[in-house]
Amino acid sequence: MCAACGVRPLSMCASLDDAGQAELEALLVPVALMSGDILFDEGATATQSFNLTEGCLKLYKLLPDGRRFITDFLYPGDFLGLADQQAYACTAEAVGAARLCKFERKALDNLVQRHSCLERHLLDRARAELSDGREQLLMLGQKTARERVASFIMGQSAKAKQRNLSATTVETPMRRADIADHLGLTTETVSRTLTNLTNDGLIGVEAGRRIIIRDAVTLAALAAGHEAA
Amino acid sequence: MCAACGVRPLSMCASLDDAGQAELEALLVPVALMSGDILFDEGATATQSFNLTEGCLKLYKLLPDGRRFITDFLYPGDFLGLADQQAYACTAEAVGAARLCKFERKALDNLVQRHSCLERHLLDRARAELSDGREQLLMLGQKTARERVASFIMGQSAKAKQRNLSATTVETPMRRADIADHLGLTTETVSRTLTNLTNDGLIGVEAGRRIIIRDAVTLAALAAGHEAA
DNA sequence: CGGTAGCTTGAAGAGTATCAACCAAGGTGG
DNA sequence: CCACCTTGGTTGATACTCTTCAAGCTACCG
Repeated sequence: MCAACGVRPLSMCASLDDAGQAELEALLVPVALMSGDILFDEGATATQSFNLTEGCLKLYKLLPDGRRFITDFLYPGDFLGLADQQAYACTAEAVGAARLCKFERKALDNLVQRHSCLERHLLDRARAELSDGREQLLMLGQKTARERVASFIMGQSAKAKQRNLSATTVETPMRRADIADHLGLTTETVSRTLTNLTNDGLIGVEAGRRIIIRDAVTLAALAAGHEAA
Repeated sequence: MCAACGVRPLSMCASLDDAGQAELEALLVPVALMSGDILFDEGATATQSFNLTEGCLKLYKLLPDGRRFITDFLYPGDFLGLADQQAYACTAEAVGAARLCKFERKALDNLVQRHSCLERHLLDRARAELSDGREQLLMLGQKTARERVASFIMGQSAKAKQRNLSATTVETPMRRADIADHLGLTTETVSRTLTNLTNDGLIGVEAGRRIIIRDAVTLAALAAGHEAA
């Protein structure tokens, strides 16, 4: 069953040999989520790790008065649990229907220690996530609403490309409110900015959730902070 | 010489046994920086890693038009190189005079692979940095200027405490402009906010760079996002 | 068909940025 | 030793981006 898994080449599983693969498969418990289901809450004891195989999750943190920030959207092949030591750093919620592989952390940690290739893979992932995080900080700290939305679209496009999907027609399963809470904006500002980008011919929006990149060069320049539109 | 190092208990070195320690010491090259010296530039090939032993560094990213975001301030005991894979993710610049231990990455990676305790230590650090990064994203995405400054002060206080310094009298070696670029604000806003917090009796400011925490409870509540002042 | 959820659009308002002085401290050179 | 200049910090007035509040629109579902 793992052998037939579509996300295997994208995930940590690919770094294991056949024997390790079999061990990993023995530890795995499949999980299915419906839209809006919470996988775990921020602050809960982090006893499990996960591999997303299908669908989309959002990770978020809340402030006491309800303000929310979505730190990341996860797609098939992504691993959950790197940032979490004792407690989960974020709440994980399904954006649509989703499927995951669940691992008990103790068992997985044990496996990781016996397979240095896995440990290296996880460290590499951690490095990549740290690097991405820095980029996100730059965005939130210095970029304008227009640049943030452009960055978001280019980022989603890059993630889609990784999964062998179209890089120019980007399906965004999340709502405007989710995008807003991920960019540090409001739904209204996201909506307005998307219409502005559309009017400027940089993108097209279909059925609300599908974004077509029409001028990738200009959009990328905008995302990179070259203020010219 | 490592045996007498003041930051040893704070750094990765502490996780090694005596033999490993000796190996590490053989790889180490000491580096001294003056205020404003650049240790490495964002985008440069990441051939070396560092351990900060004295002073303070700032890590930052730039946008093409000069906008800057300081992702982090580093203090003695901190390790540089976790987020960097092929290239350095940020530029590293000395805030004041500083001293570091320099390691060639190839040699260090080799050592790490032979000492699983080191590998675990680095993975743990990466986890902690990821977790901190999420917190920072929440701050930049959702918090007000007042909350951001409060968060900054509490964060600096916590770091000082880790180094066995006073948690209530916080020495901030960086300039207002640096704080501003770290919080996604301007120097003027930082300055105004500090005077407001002072007038409200939450803090005191001495000689520009020394911040005294007068009401830790209220300040913490503010930092945590309980809007009440 | 009415109801609801999500998205868009409009007008007013708040928070922070920008522009511009001003001040204090420290270093330099005459 | 003092005038001068530079650097960093504070304070004030104004401007602008984004938020807030509010209404309207569309599509989907019972």
